[in-house]
Amino acid sequence: MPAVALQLENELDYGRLDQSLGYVLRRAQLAVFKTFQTMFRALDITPAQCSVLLIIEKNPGLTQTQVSDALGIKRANFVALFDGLEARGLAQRASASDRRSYALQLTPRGRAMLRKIHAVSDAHEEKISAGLTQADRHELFRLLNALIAPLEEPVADAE
Amino acid sequence: MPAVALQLENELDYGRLDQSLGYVLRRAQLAVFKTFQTMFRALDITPAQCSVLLIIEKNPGLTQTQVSDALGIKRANFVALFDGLEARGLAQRASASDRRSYALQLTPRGRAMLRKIHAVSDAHEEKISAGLTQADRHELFRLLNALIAPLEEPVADAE
DNA sequence: TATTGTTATACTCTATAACTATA
DNA sequence: TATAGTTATAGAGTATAACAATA
Repeated sequence: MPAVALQLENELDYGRLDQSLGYVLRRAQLAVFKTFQTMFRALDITPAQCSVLLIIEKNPGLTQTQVSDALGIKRANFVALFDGLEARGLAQRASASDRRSYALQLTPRGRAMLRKIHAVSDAHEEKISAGLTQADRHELFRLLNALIAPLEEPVADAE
Repeated sequence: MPAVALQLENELDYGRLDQSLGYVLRRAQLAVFKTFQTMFRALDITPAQCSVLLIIEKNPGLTQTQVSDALGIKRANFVALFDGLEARGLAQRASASDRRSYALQLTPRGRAMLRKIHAVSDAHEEKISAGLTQADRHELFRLLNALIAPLEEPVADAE
């Protein structure tokens, strides 16, 4: 029996937390993350690893710094993350013209993994959109992007 | 000069990441979190500590377990979190009828802090809503709650 | 027996500084 | 001098197991 049933009608007052966009956004992100974990458990892959494979798929040959910057991952933390992908034979560091860097590539096994990722990702998107109509989902994208834009936007240099 | 300007028109392909609700949601949550950190720095308080104070404000006398459950914090992790609030004189553990537990309360200093929190919180909500109209903001609440509901909903026991 | 608060612990993420080899 | 990758490390946040006091 869940604790909720014990505290029957515990009706506790969340006050302004329920009116806080930040709080609701955090709850949504957390719920989505947990759903991700459940659905991707069989592939044994994290959201971050997933995003790296997806970026390399569309942009082969990028350097570690380019991929890190694109995904908001610190270069230092990217190393171990990519080591994991390389150890599993999903991606590799190929030599680049600039000998300080690597050209990141997928392996055949990585491409096979991506086909599975695409499938699970589609199912995941459908799952987390269960409470939304198609129009709702489209609108949610628009609103989230509208929210993000002014916050991520680099400081425009006034002159 | 930001890195973006250096890699002028680097136009790299995010592929399905841009069509992933999970990814966009994560970016939004991250942007909002960073804005929170900046604006609440002067109060030296985390989102979690903030939410605890807000819950106790509206529901004085709750136990640690009740507050933890309400906010999705593990009981074990709540201890240090509340120790911090108590050390700063913002909240306290009062004795309860059940001597295993405490009735959590605000102190006068905690109530004073909450007035500041309310003010900064209002400013924060306005800041993160900068890219949204009032109607947009209301719609975003509706959509996020619609997304969350089926994911958080405990497994309904069919019978 | 079960529950509350607690401690200890571990694992993941994230952030910073400093090193190396190349440029 | 500056940059790419790397290492080491430290700090959050979060997870589980086990214990003492109390119910």
